[in-house]
Amino acid sequence: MKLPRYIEIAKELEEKILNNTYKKNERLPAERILAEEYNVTRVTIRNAIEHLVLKGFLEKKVGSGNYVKKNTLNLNISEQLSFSEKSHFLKQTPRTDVIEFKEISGDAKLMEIFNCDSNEVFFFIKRVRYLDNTPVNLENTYLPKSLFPNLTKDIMKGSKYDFVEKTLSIKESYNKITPILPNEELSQLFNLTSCEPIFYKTSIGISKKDIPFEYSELYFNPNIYEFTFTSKR
Amino acid sequence: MKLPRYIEIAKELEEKILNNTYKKNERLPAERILAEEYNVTRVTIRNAIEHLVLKGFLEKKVGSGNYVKKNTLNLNISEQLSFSEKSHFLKQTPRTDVIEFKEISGDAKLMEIFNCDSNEVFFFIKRVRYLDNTPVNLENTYLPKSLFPNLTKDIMKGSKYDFVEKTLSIKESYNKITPILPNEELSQLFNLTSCEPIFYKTSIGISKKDIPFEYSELYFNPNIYEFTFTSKR
DNA sequence: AAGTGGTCTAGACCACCAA
DNA sequence: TGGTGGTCTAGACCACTTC
Repeated sequence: MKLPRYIEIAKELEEKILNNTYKKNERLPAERILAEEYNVTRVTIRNAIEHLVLKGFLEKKVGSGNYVKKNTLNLNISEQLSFSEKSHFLKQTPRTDVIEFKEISGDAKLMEIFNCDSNEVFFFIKRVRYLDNTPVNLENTYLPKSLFPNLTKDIMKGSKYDFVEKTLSIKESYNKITPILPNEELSQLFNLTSCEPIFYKTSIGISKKDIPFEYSELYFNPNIYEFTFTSKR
Repeated sequence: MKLPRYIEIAKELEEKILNNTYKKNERLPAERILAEEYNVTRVTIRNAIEHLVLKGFLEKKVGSGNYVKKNTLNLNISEQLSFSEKSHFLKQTPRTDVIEFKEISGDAKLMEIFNCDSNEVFFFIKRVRYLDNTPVNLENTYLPKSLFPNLTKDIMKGSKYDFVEKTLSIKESYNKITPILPNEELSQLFNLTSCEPIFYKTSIGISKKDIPFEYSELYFNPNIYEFTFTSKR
């Protein structure tokens, strides 16, 4: 599995941001300098930097330089960051609790998503993620047992995608965000006082063989997550 | 105001998509072909195409080609498209109603956003946008009178940004999306039956001189807008 | 096997920002 | 004014799909 050079460089730069070699709000070395350092052209460096801008690590300033984004307390729903990556960036301690782990048969919705009949069995896993003991989100995951026969509760205490990628290659996922009113369980978990709506994201994971391998529902704690973005021009 | 060549090319390609020279789901000419047609290198064509992918007009398929995205009925909140652009793409007739147009004095929130005292006067404009007579969103705009002394109700029936850009250059805008429960006015306007939450976006516009020139609030009709995205890898 | 987009080299000139 | 990112040229090889 040979990764493009610009992805490798992006990972090395990310590591240097995480371990504070490049500090918050500081300017990165100029693109021409980095190109020399890594023995590539500026195009390759610019690809790596663009990658990190999309991940929310860097910010560009024309005529000035590329800067390490200052730490935002809130998590941003639109960023494509894994939970553990973000918590490392925020210097907070992550924890995942598996609330429920059971086998279920598919309802109409699952049968449609996974294009299967009613004999298919699914793992249903309900998890809550914490940062420094504050619940940040609640996730329901549905995984077909036929694809992941060896799944256990212990595995789901760790990274779901690390496990999934031992079995198959992920191609992409289809996501949809909807505003919903939290039920009693969510209100209590997130300590919501009034009747305030929250963000809810559904996600269908597709493997490189074009087979759906996952359906998940994610509920965001509105006190932690916000959804902001800056648009230019 | 000389635009980069890739932006010019993106506009020409967009025009060809809108007037059906390149049809829905059809493949665009290969990047090498386009490069020859426009007398530029492939890098420039790729920049133009990337631009149109971000605007939601095109879709890439490795080893196959770049395709015109099929028409989606719903508007997508995450796309950076202007209202008139999107309605043209959807082949629906847009209309803007100015519901309210008045002068107000700033409250604490406006005074903080615009960094001004209580003497500053603002235009408050409430508008509803329609596609084929279906209300798609409701917008409240706050503009400082000192910046736009000549603003009239008639002007606001047209494009807000066309007007603003006659006075100043826009640098960027800060946006935040929140889920809220609609009030009675919104429920009736969007014909919402139950107690369903909707998306609400606030936006602060900043000029190239780093002066805030606009604050706006946008309420989305949940029957029209959806918020979906595909993430790779 | 031919054609496609993905990545990359080795340069160049420009507009913008800071000192 | 010197340095920065933004844009662009004119090529090349690769991995992938199948026009």
